[in-house]
Amino acid sequence: MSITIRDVAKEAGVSTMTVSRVVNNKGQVANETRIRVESAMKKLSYIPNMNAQNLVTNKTWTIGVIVPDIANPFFASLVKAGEKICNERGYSMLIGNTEGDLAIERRYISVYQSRMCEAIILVAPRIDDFELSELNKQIPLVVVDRTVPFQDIVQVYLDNTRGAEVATKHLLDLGHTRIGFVMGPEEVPNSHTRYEGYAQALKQAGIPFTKELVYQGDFIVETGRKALEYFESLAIKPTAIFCSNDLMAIGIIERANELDIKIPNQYSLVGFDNIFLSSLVNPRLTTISYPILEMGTKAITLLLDSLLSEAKVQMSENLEHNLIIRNSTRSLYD
Amino acid sequence: MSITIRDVAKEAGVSTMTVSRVVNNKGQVANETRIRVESAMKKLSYIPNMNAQNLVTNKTWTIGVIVPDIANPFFASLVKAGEKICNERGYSMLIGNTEGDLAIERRYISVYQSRMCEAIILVAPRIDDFELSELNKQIPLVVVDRTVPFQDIVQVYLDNTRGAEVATKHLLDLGHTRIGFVMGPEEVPNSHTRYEGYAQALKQAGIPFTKELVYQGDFIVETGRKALEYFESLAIKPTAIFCSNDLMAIGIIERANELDIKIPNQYSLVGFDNIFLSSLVNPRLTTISYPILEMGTKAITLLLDSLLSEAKVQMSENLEHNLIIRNSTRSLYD
DNA sequence: TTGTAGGCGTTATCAT
DNA sequence: ATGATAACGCCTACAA
Repeated sequence: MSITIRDVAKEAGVSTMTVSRVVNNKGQVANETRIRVESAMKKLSYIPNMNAQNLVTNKTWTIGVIVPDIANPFFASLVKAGEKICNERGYSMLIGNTEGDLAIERRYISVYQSRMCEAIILVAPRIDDFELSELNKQIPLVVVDRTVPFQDIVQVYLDNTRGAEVATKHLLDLGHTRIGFVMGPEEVPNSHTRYEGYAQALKQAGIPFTKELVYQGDFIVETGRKALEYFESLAIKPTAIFCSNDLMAIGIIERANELDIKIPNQYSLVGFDNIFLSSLVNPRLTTISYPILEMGTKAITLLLDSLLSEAKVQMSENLEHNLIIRNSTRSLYD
Repeated sequence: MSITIRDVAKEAGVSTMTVSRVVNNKGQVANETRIRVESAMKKLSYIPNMNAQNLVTNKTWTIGVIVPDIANPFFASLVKAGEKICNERGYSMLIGNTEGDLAIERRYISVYQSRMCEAIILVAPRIDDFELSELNKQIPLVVVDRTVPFQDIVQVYLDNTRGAEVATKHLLDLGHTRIGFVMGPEEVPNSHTRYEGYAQALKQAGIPFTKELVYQGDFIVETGRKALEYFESLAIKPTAIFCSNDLMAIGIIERANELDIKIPNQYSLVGFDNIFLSSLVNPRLTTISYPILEMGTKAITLLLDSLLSEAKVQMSENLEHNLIIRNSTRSLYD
């Protein structure tokens, strides 16, 4: 069917090994021979079968990346950053979209193992710690955007609790005491870490926790819209809202604009993640920067380095966040 | 090193062929034997090497996707839609990010050929028609978001000229006669098709074309900001602006908000693409919907169907656009 | 500098 | 129902 190394060898009048040496630029080949081989390759439009190469060299130059939603700008940035490093180092990237579905997460992992990926970059908040640990014994894993209590798993994450604390504190500093909180999905660990940060900040400020100020969300825009309606329905409304992620905060802004509710006048609003969009909405969103690009870069760099050095680098990265103050918050003291 | 089919065969006391039959659920295997093999597989944590399978079956279950920028919501949607279909049909997806760089586009194509991808979904506005045609002889191609004058290339696109015409006409209908145009990059065909739509609509309305109303852009947010400054600097400013894509229109909105220029009061604004963001900015952007999700779905569906049927489906899809009227345009007649 | 033999992990084909 | 053998396209190790 397709042109193989044998066809080229025959055409050039040499052995397959000589062709192989030319293809891989490895070992000694007489200049004259090389030229003959190269012209044969060109003439036949020879394309080496990387699958066959992989099989014999036991190296696939392939990394698998599994994320909940590529269209989500947050993960898209991560993927892009990772892809860049892969490309620079000669790796190709397989991508799997899980929709946050545990079964799909598992399936991709198994497929990528079967495809002999050299490693898997995994953003899968729902798989349980132990399962990840077992998996990591079979294939190098980089766990992104969550922590796993096992030293031998490479992980890249951010101190979400601290970030949420900083966000809440910012609102407290502006004089707000009645602060609504929009939470992420129950099953996602980061929902809880962010919640803890919120609760901690309140506690430190000596403000009693009020259950009705917490709205259970799920990280999507639509939920932000509903959250605002919920807060509007309260007898005593909050003066500020801390949203577990930017996407929901944007939902709030969107709905507020529709209802002619002024932000930051009626509600001061803080998000989390600093996605691309957050600086484009009106008002521009005050938020906690989440260095997702750096996470992607770090994840792959850590990984490829550790693959290369054989010396399983037992490193985890805890990246820095920053409060980015824009126009969605205002002081009550003014 | 790793567990092979031979290890399993030995453990179960059968031949490799029997194991293979169990793995692929193909051919006849006695129930008792099957159970023995399955428990051996489980005991050894056997994972079939798909690379080896690919080699012998001459089928890789792999599709390559090449886009200019995965983090751009436009392409991210496309990728996501495509990935979904791939996944449903048992294919895996390799992804390559080109940054619109011709050299990188070419490199990915060659790598994906070498990896024996069964097809390549290509969003590469810069590669020339003839090169694509040659390539398509070697590997099935689906060309997305551009047209190529060759019947045998599967292509999925949209009538950009018509879309731009509709957009411009909308502004004309609102009474605008001095309409600015922000163009896309020179080397991208769709920049020109959209430009033509703009020019055509003006011509039909009997409005003379004015060169100073055309600003040369490049499809990114930052350029929109500059475009607005440019229009502001004109002696006779336009009353409306048609932007070749939403991203640039969002840049205009962003800058207008900063400069306290009211949209749609001072400028009516129309975008193109209807990306996710366009309904989130304030004012919400009037735009031309670009059915990118459908394009992704269509692209892969067309492709896989044609792979399956062997009968190289010579189909191209010209999808429908729609004018989506939001809050960034106003009538001069009010 | 070049070539030969063998094997990577799997399946197709043909026997039994 | 099961197995032996060869082959997929390539490279490693060794020999010439």
